[in-house]
Amino acid sequence: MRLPIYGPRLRRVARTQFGWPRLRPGQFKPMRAVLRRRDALVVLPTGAGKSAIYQIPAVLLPGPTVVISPLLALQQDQIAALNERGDPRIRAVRVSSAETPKERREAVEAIRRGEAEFLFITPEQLSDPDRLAEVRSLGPGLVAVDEAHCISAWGHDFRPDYLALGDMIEQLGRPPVLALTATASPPVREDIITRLHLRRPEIHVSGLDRRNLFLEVAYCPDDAYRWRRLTTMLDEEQRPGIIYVATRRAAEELAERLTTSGYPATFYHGGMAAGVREQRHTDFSDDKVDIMVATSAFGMGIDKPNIRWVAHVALPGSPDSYFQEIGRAGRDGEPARALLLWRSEDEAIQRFFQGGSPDPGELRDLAGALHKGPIGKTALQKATGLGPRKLGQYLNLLEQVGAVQTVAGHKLSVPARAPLPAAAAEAASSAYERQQAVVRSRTDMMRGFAQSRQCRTETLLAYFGEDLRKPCGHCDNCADGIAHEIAAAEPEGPFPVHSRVHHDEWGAGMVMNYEEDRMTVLFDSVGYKTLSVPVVVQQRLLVSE
DNA sequence: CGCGCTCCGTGTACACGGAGCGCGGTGCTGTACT
Repeated sequence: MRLPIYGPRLRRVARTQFGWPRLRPGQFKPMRAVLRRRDALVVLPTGAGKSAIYQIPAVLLPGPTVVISPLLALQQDQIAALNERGDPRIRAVRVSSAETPKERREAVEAIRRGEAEFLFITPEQLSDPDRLAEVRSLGPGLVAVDEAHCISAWGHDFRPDYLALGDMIEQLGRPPVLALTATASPPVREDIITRLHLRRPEIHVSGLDRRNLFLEVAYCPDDAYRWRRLTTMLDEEQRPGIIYVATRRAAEELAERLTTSGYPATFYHGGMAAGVREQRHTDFSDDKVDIMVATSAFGMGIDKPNIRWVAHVALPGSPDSYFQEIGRAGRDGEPARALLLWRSEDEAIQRFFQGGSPDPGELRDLAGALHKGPIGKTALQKATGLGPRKLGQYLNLLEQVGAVQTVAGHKLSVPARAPLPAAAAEAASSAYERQQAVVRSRTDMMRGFAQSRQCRTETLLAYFGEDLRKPCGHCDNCADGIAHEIAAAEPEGPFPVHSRVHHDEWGAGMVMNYEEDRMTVLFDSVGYKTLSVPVVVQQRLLVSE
């Protein structure tokens, strides 16, 4: 039997239809997976050509491609890029709240008539059963989930429709699914695979070590010192650059202070009017603004090659966010700098953002109200007095413990062998606690990264499950020589990196990293834990699995 | 969890310390109204 050869076909499409002379590293294998109709999860830095991974195979596969993407502004840019070439074989359309009902109908019809290939859509749109049926009727040949880390980062509370994507895709006829993201640590990958119901996915991770990025961390006991470190960097470095802060107010105040101190800066956050946000984004892209002070809202969709530095005047909530944010610097391959200026007080705001525990009484009332169902979400809000956000979060939790199911499209009801309300509430609470343990452990790892004397890249990559093997040479600890001293003095750990271990209380896990006399283990149920190696050895806390 | 604001009390007014309290990120959506 002759195996199909994919390379030449993929390269031909890249060249003739997209105008790309060659495939880039990290693109070929996931494209081949798609053509073989395998599910795949791809972790590749932004700017490395992630979109091409679904766009090129899409042309070769029968049926249109559904692109699930989180932000309308991001969709807009991608659609414009595709339509720029005026080729109907790669034309893109969209169905969203930004289109009128007539425009939405036309978009769907264009796909149906074969006049467009890509349908861009949000999870919220697909959560409407009529819309889902409409998209299903188009017979999609591929589903691409862009910025797939949103499933994990936003699905659990902020945008609950993200968690239902797996079910929605099944109802679309279950074509192959390609999940794409720039960052995904092992727990996030696991979450993406589970929630999207990926089937034996190929996992492709590449490009995590950004060699042109110099990583640097400074602990700042007070704000005066932090200001000095920041302005020193501004005096030394070229622009443009981005400064990340934790709150909207901090963004406005810091931009103001910088401007009055002779560093003209502007700010960006989610509380601004859409028009102003768009304008500032454009100004930054066009080099009209040098210094952008922003919250995490300034992120996805920024594909600017010449950002020379990213500074954090804050402690990010997780290494995942940190990596995502510093990854915006130096996409042109020229030297760039990532400077983290943190205070221990910064951790408080992150703990707050992680949210408190769900109210057991509210959960029980909700589980009870469902027994009067089938009932819609609006009616449930009235019956329980819960806001839409909390309701969505609670329903997701109850769904996980088998206490709620969707029937007849919109309505919710209680499945046959569902637990009673009190038991359901309790099970949902402990499901939440398990998830929160993992979330909290990531904030612990972020602080661990900030305090590390090991090579920064090694620490960061170890968190993502990669082994760098030797210090990177492009971080502060390497430059100081500390990283090398530590690497040289480090004794052989009692368990190999990436080996499976078991702990009496925390269950099964994987050894991720050794640093000085500590080791990091990623436990399946409680997340990352740092343990003292001598204590582990003396008290036999871990055994090989 | 920690910030920064307001209020309170201090015999007056002043300036100031302490207590109390609200606030804090990320975006989609449909609908009502101009």
